[in-house]
Amino acid sequence: MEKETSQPHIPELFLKPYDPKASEDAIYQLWETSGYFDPNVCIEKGVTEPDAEAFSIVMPPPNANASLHAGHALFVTIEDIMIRFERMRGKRALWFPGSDHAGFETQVVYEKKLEKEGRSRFDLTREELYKEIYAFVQENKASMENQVRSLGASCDWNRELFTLDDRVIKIVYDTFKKLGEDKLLYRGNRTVNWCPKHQTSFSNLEVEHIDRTDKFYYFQYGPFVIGTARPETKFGDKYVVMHPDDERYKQYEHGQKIELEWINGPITATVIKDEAGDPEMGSGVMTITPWHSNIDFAIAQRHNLDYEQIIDWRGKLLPIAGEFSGMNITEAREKIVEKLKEKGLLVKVEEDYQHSVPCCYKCNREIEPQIKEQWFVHMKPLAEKALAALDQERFTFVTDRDQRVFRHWLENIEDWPIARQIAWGIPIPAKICTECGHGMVDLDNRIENCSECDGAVEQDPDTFDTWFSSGQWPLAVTDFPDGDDFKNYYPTSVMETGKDIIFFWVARMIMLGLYRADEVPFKKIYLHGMVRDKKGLKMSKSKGNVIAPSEIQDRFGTDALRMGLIVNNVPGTDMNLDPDKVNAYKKFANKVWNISRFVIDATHDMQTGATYTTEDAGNIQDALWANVDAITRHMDDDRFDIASEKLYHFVWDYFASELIEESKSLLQSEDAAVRASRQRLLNEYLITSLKLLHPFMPFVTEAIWQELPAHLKEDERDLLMVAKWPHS
RNA sequence: GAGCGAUUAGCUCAGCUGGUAGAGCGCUACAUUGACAUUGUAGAGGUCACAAGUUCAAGUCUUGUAUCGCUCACCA
Repeated sequence: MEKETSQPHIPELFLKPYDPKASEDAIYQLWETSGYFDPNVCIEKGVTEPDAEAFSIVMPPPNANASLHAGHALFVTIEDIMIRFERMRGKRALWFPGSDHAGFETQVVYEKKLEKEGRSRFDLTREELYKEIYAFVQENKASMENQVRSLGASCDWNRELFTLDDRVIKIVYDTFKKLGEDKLLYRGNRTVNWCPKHQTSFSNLEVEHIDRTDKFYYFQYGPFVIGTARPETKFGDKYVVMHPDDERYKQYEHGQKIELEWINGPITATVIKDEAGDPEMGSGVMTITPWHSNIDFAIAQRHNLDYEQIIDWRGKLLPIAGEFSGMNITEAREKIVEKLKEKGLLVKVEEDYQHSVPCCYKCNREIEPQIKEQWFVHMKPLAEKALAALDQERFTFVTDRDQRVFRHWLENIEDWPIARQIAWGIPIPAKICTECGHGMVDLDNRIENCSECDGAVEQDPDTFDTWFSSGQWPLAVTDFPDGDDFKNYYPTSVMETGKDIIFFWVARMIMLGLYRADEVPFKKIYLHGMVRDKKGLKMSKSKGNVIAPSEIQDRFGTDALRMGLIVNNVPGTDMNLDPDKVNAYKKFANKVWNISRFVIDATHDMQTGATYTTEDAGNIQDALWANVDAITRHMDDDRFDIASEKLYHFVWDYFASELIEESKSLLQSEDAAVRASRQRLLNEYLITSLKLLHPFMPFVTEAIWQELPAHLKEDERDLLMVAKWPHS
């Protein structure tokens, strides 16, 4: 108390350490109600020139069903730094927020919830399930948005969009129709990656390959020996394939029939000569199961062979398996081997066969390739446009190693199965013929009869892969094709997102953006790495090492979290989030707080219009502006990791430790000109430091700004968030 | 199987176009009513994975080796 009365020049707030919790919410409200998140308001209020350059970012919409994790905190921080920086530099800065229905992801979450309640998704109709999930998501959406606010995101909430809003659906439907008209859409009867648990197909990207050691069996198949890791698929194998040039088998003719004894009795096998048979592999002979293998399907297509389903959609054997019918495949495997052994057809078993098995990325169960007729998009033409745009540098990567991976993927692109057999998503606007299976795009629900066979039609029960609609997100957000935002902000400036979704999302946005708008959706791609725990381990619930951003914010403050996520975090590399590191920046926030307190006190009797001594004038040039320029340059290069570190040292080691220390004696000088010059210098340093720090630590800097006595911020704006970037 | 990346202080990591190493945390000692104990000062600690090469000079460029990680992939 004694202290307080002895320092009358200092606002009371500064007499205590900085308390983030006490002010963060109010500060955010101040920003949001000011309207400055919207560049049009900035123009109206005269803080931005009407003809200023545009700078825009489309936020990767967080999943509306869950709380934010550390990865969200990272992207919010990086993007907010970019937006605040450019806004302060006078650009028309606009950040589009959104939220994602996250199709399959959310449905899985909801199914788990149902399971806990003793219910199952299969008890509900698709309409019922959709309605339930919709309600569930709406409930969580608001909480997710408030977490984004709490991180300081200066995005324009008036422009927020949900991925199931009408505007999105309209664009997605138009794209679907256009793809059909342009012959880029087809219904293929092809192998898909089928998850027997989730009852849906996946694109290749959603399949995870897990290394495993299994048994590998060799069976006598007539005169041949064949090898397989999956005996349970072998019931229908009636083709035996070998390389045409394999000398060992030259006495067999292509198409030759061979009678042989197999699992459930005698069968007739047909010899197929195909280049796919690898003479080096095992005996050089294989049988094929086209329904349940991509490679076998390709061979079957080449030779026009029959194929038959062996395993049903639930992973159980069909009647073709005879006595094994109805069994689960894993259960059946050993029994089938046992039977073949009894029949004397088991040649040998290798115990340690190492291979990688395709699995569902969600449940890790083995993917069962199945043949299913569904919608595919021809990707080659779309990829070629994207590659051309890359060659012309119409978009660039901040980290060029990502560009190589990106290019490689586009050059080897495969067709995209865009249908998912789940309820939670955008329904595919199409009719399917109940007689011939023909599919017809039908946006207006007008088609009543099959265009091929005139048979009856029914609504396609499937929904779009969530990435199909996400891939058109920048178009939807900017209101393609006629919206003002599309005209003013498309292509957007930067796409900042996790490097784990470069193919899922970034590549598709580019391809679909080019396809619909004939222009890339963004000019620069900044891919951040993953956030891990302090030991570098991936955060997961099972490991118990998940760090919730809100927890860190509570302990250290949002600004400290933001700095902890940014400093030394090199673009594109994974980073470890260590609470001790965040704590260091909590101390830093307090340091800035106390620097301000010192300067306020030291300048309380400052004369306006003081001139610099030659020494102080030199300091401004050589130290202050030199540092500002260096930091600005790093930010221009997207090296926020370096900029923030330099800034930290500039403020602490130079401004506080050197400048303020030497000022203590200078402020006592008998020469009034020296004192006045010093006061002005401290003023300049404080204002400049707060501005530089603001993109990184918006809360504490704005809180200080609001408390600053008027004489320290002459000619400055009411909110730091729209203050002019120094020395530019 | 292919591609990419990493290997620098006890821990987590920076180090751009080559000139005898830096940060945060941690550790040691001392200081302190004076903006700030969320402080200050001083200090210990590294043959920059290994080997060879280019160079007057190499964490920094080249090649190879080892270990680790990530991504992609239809090998029966």
